[in-house]
Amino acid sequence: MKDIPTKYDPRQIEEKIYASWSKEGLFHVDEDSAADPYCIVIPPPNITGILHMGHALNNTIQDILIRWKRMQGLDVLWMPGTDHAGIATQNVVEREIAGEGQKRRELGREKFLEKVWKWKEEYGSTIIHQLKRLGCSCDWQRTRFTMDEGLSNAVKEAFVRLYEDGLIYKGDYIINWCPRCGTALSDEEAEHREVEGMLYYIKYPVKGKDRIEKENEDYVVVATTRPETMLGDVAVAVNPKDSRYAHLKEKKLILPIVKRELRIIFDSDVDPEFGTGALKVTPAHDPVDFELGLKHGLERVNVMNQDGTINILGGDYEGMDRFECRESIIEDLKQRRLFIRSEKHQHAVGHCYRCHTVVEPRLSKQWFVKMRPLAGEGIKVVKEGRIRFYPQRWMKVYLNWMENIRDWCISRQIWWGHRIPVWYCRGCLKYDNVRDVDTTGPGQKGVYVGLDPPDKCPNCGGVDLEQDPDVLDTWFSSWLWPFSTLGWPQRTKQLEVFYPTDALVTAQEIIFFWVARMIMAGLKFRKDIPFRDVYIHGTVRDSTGTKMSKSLGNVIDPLEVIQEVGSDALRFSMISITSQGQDVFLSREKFELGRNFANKLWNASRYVLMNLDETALEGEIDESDLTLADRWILSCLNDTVEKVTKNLENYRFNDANSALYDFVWHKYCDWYLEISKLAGNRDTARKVLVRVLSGILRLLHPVMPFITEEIWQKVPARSSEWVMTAEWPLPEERYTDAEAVRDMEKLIGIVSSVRNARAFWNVGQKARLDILLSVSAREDKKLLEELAPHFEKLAGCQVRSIGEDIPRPDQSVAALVGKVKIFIPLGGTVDLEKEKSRINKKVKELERCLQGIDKKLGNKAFVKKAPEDVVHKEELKRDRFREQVAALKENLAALQ
RNA sequence: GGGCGCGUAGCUCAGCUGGUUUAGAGCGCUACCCUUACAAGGUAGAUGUCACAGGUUCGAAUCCUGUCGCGCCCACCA
Repeated sequence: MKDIPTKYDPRQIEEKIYASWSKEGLFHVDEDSAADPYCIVIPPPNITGILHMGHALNNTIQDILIRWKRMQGLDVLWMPGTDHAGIATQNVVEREIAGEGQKRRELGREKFLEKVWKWKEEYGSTIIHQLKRLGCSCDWQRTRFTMDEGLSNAVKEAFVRLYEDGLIYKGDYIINWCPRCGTALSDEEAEHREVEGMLYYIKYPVKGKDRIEKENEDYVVVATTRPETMLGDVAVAVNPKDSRYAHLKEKKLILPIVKRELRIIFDSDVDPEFGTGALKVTPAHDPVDFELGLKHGLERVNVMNQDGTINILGGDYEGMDRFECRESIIEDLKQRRLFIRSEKHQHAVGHCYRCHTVVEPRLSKQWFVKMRPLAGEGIKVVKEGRIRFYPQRWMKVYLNWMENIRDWCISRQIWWGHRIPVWYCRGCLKYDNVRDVDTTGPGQKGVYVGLDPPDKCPNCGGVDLEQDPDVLDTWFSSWLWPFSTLGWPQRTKQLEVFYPTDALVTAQEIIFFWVARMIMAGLKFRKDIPFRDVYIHGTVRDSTGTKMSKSLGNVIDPLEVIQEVGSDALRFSMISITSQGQDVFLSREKFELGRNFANKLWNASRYVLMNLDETALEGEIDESDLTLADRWILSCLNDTVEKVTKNLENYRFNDANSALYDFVWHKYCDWYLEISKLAGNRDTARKVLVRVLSGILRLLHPVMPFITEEIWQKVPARSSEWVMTAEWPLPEERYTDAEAVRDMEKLIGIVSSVRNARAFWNVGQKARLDILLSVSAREDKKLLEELAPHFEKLAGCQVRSIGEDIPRPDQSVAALVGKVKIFIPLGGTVDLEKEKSRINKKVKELERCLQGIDKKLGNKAFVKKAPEDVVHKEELKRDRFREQVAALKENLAALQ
């Protein structure tokens, strides 16, 4: 007899259990003795984050894989860590010091960074604690942070190697600029959103015309969504085939307000259909225009400051914010009668992914990585199947991006991050602002690229050296994560043992940011793939389908849910409602599923363990003493073990869950436990109860780690101290028993139909019924005689007689289960005619199917051409159908 | 402009390498039950032209084509 609290209270259990695992050192794996390694690296949450449902889903999946593999006996490493999130963290700390009346620039770089580190020490591991509440079995001793010394060395190493290979350069290009954060962003960091904007039509006068009356003669109309950029216009482009503008060759235009002379260029990239077919060209503020500028040798006039205000080149507009300037310019154009009209215009506008400010395409000198040379291998390994995506469709998305990859802007004009390991020599280079130095590649005099600061200039020996002020994109450290966390660039044992890792679990949003780049980095720096399987799970959305986000206030806080229903219930619920890769629409009620299931498991276990006599459990199960129900449940357990394992192998977590749910609830609890109550004190039954419970606990452990451990600790004679390290169940061949499954179906069928009749005919629960069972086969008779006592208890009925072909009594209800006819004298009657016609219909249908298959198999061409296993499958199908037809016909005969 | 996903019971979704599952689950609903593990429970029950239209097939929720509706991602139409 074990003492188990009546109420299931996850709060009492979860922290206690986690602490005891921790104390035992169960999360740790030693690389020196890891014979059979399995490794997952965590997608590092950023230090400003708190646990949200996306994390909860992501980490539950990883923990399932890790716990499952651990139980299978592999030496598992789940590598945890966090990401410094350059821009986000800097913003957070800036906001914080603003509360104290301080400003970043006033504080200065060094002091500010001290503040950031302090902030990191204080709050940076919040999310790690939250992951522990979720139950994550990471090897916390190894926790890494992207700004750690080791990982910083990896970043420098990677930069230097790429530079030396000519894959890194610095130059002037149009990049996405966030005026609020004051930094460049990569293309991936600019989120495009459909915005209702305006398209403005403006007259650009032709040079030498005094009047502006006739369109295309006196003036040309251009259409633009960003009129403020006209301050930087240097040309107007039209399509050479556009006859409207053919006469303008040799002519010039005058830029309104600014009065600059504009060339007219002819370029086939201009779409004559859009707007007026005349495109104003601003090479410093638009990527397309930039390209045109390169092609036609145009000047670049940058009219904007870093904060999005107009600079001195903007003349009277200097100092205005870009949107303010837009209004102002429109006003001025109206006054000069150069403004024609504006119309509503839907278009995609980039927004900063950290602060959601509208991104400004802006000419700027930045560092870039040449991606094309890196992408080739990355494409190859996926096409060859060395890296597999689950679900497969993401492979296409990945390949499409990789095949159209563009260079990666990696410099950021912020302070929190890895400083670019480049030093410039003032002696060799003439510059006022270090930002102005172009970097062409290895061997350039006065530019030193290395792991450590140089003492003096290797070229001239001068000591007036200045480090590049910029830091690197956070993702420049993240893309090294699978090997930098294992010690790279040093040759470590852990790297040797655990790289390549086995699986990567992440969300779809991060494929380009992270997954693709990790693959390229792995291949470049390690000459090997970083992981074999990539599992992409869905995005967590609210019940209306909107992505959950803090700013929208539609989040469900996982910690609150854990507080209410427990981590196990949260995990079970999340996994149940997530089918492979499909987005998850979440609402609070969804967690009831897991809560109810945990409660059911708790109570069933309580029942089983309460009634145990420990001494009775000694020794193996006496197989000769097994009843039908015993054989049935053991066979079902085997089946469940197979299903769960297979589904986990295929990353079909929800299918694994539902197999477990069905087995535990609808087989073990609904039938086996109930029957076990009737059987009296049988030691064999007790052994089976515990054996199956043990299987259930182990199968459920990956998804519900806490409750299974808590119960496991109360199971006498358990196979290992912790369920966490217990052996993953294997099907036991000798217990697979198709006959037991068939016979049990009869029992269930008969009991159900009696209950059904009772409910249908409104016979009270208490009233005892008599039933007669008419069988046509002798073995059924024997079986039913054995089971007769069960009917009494399970269905509240007395079996009056069992015999071959008993005639149906008058005034009786009849039902059919398999070949067994059930008569219940109730005073009412129900016909079997309906049943007969149903079976007849079914038989006909099956016979038609059989004809089809026979035809197919009789077709020599098909048999010859089709692969062997397809033919075999058809044959199996045919046999199955034949059996079914035979069985149905027997049923029919039994009804006559 | 390309690509992808989704339209199945009142709700949320599984199922989709074609045939047994008489189309399932959870929630909700109806009736009856505190039967000594569980009312976060038990037993029984109702509800579906599997978006629409064609096609392939002996057979389609499942494969193909098209249409409609919803959603997402990518893209330099200013």
